Amino acid sequence: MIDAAIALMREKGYHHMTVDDILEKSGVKKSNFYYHYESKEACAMAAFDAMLEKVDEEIWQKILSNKSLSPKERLEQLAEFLVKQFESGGGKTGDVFGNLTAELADRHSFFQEKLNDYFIRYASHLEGVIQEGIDEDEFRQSIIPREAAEAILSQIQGAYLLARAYQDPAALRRNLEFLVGIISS
Amino acid sequence: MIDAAIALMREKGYHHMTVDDILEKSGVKKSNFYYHYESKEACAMAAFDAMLEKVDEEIWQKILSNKSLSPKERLEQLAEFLVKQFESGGGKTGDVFGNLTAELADRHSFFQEKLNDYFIRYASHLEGVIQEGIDEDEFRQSIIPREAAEAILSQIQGAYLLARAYQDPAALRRNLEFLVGIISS
Amino acid sequence: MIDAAIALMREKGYHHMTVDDILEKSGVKKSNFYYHYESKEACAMAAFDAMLEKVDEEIWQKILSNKSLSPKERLEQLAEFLVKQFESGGGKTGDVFGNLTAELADRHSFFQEKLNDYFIRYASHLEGVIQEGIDEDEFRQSIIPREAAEAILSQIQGAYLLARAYQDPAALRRNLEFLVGIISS
Amino acid sequence: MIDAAIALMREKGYHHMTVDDILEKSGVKKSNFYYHYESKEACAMAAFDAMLEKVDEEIWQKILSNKSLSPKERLEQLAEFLVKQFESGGGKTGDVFGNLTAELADRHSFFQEKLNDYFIRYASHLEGVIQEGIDEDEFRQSIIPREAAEAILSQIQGAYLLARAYQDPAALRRNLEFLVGIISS
DNA sequence: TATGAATGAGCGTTCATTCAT
DNA sequence: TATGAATGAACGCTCATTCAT
Repeated sequence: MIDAAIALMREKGYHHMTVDDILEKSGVKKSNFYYHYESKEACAMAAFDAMLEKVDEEIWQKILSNKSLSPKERLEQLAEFLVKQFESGGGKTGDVFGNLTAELADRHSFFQEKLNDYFIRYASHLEGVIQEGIDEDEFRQSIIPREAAEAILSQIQGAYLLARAYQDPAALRRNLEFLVGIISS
Repeated sequence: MIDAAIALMREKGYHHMTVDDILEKSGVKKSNFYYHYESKEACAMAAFDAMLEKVDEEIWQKILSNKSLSPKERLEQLAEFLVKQFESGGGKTGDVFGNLTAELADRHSFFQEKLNDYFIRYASHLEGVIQEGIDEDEFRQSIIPREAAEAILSQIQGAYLLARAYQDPAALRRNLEFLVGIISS
Repeated sequence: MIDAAIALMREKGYHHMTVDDILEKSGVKKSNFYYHYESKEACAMAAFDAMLEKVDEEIWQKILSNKSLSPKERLEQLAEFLVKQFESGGGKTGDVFGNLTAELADRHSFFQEKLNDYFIRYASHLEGVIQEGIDEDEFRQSIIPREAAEAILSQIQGAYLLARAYQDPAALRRNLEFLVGIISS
Repeated sequence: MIDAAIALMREKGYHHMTVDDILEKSGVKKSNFYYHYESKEACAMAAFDAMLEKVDEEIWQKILSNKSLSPKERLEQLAEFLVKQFESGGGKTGDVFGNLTAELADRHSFFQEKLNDYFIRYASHLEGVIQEGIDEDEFRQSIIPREAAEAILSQIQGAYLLARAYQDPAALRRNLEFLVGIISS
């Protein structure tokens, strides 16, 4: 049910995903859906939280906190991961959080807060990596970690968007690599 | 009628904008709407084209092709313009083209083609500016204009997204300035 | 709901019957209608099938296969039945299947196939009766059962049409009896 | 304009023909249409009258009153004419008057009267032919001209209907010939 | 927990007709 | 005569949600 909602939000976004879609994908009947979730919104929120956990584990922990890789290698692996994720969706869906921001940022306070929080935490993880990279002399001494982290984060979001517009994963990789390259010493 | 559609697409995106919204905002009656446009889709397309022309004039011509400014100054003025535009919408709507990409990129071939085309042209204009900047030694010799142009473009899109997530125009300005700063010599 | 659709198709035909008509007649609300039938078309199809079953039972079984009557008597009773049916509708509606043929024969493949099938089966039942009638010397030896069956069938359809044009059940009876009379030995 | 209406009523019937259809086919603009005809109905009426005149000329005069042919030959030629007419429409449209009867007989008093009148006059012409045929011993002495005329007329209408249901002009010919054959001496 | 059936509000679209010029 | 623009009333359909069991 939550899995169905996650897949559908990736595919269609929030508004375009209908309760019937979730029902069909999960095999649950409508009235039972409303027994478990008080609304479509509530279900989407639960799905959102589940997606957050996944990012936390798959990206923030497994990649960005992977001490066996150098800071720069971690960013490169992140890029690799994002490209693969994009390709696995057929170059179709882009980044859920970015899409949800575009769709809901100023219309829905729950998502708005959650998204705000998500990006702040994402940036913090990146900031840590960059700070390490500066310390280890992989990145230029002149850059300010917090700024670079945010820049990389927005670069990621924008690159996803362009890749969708171009329907081309290569555009995603190119744009992700550019910034990493330019902040490297 | 087109003005109403433009405002509404900025505000709500394509699907969330209803024909009744356009009607109310423009004072036109429903059957008259369908006398002028054969569908909501057709009206949105016309609105899209009108928005494109505006960007062409206000950004590509007036700013990026403004020979009285140095290349770097033009990028700075572009940043200023985008921040102002963001603020004038109450930090609510972000960039229409980015939002439409998120909403429609893989679901609507007309918009898909138009958006693809839009970003390509945008990138070309930026590329020209960057090339000039390299020639005039404002930007580092080592960067490749096409790559930097695309990176700036995706930075713009991502920065808009983050600014919406944060509801903070400052985030937009920060992220826009970062890249310009880092490619400068 | 199906009953309402049947009555309305008799009264108004397919296109002129609106979903709201069905709703009003059946007391069902619109959204519930679409819970039970995926479209107006689907509902009309179900109604069509129900009408077919009725004809099968009331005419093909009860009258044309009634072994306690002689073949000629069966045709006479058929005529009587059709006249009564016509009169019970106030001489207004004629034969649904004929009307639907006029309305939809070349515009709607479902009905087209169903109607084709209906007339073929109707003709087959008539053919059986006529064959029996020839064997029992009630009908002329010289007629060919299949031909006569189709002729009677088209006579029925045409007679209904004329009766509607004249608003006169007597015309229906007259025309139905003529052919039976003339094929009798 | 009337020609367009005639073609469209043949093709689609009265309700399914829209004013815009007429406009497109005739090149006339909408407001000018309403300058010439006070309503769609009025235009359809004029078209109906024009069609009547055509039948009068092509069938009642040229065929049924053709003194150079024997009565039976005239009926045979009528059958031939009807089959050709059916085929020229791709076996699609059937007989306009029959279709209009099915569509409008009890819903529209103008057409209702006109159609009533049409069939009565048609039957009268047929009656004359049959009377002649009886006199000249081509048809059986025992038949009553008025009855046979009406029977032939309803046979024509029904045969058209079946031919549409079967999408087969051969069915039309078969059924038309049957009655002529059986009333022949 | 689970189900079938119901509901109100809304959506995009069509159509015959009218109005101002 | 002719035109572009406007209008009200429907129409087929969707969607999130609720109710009775």
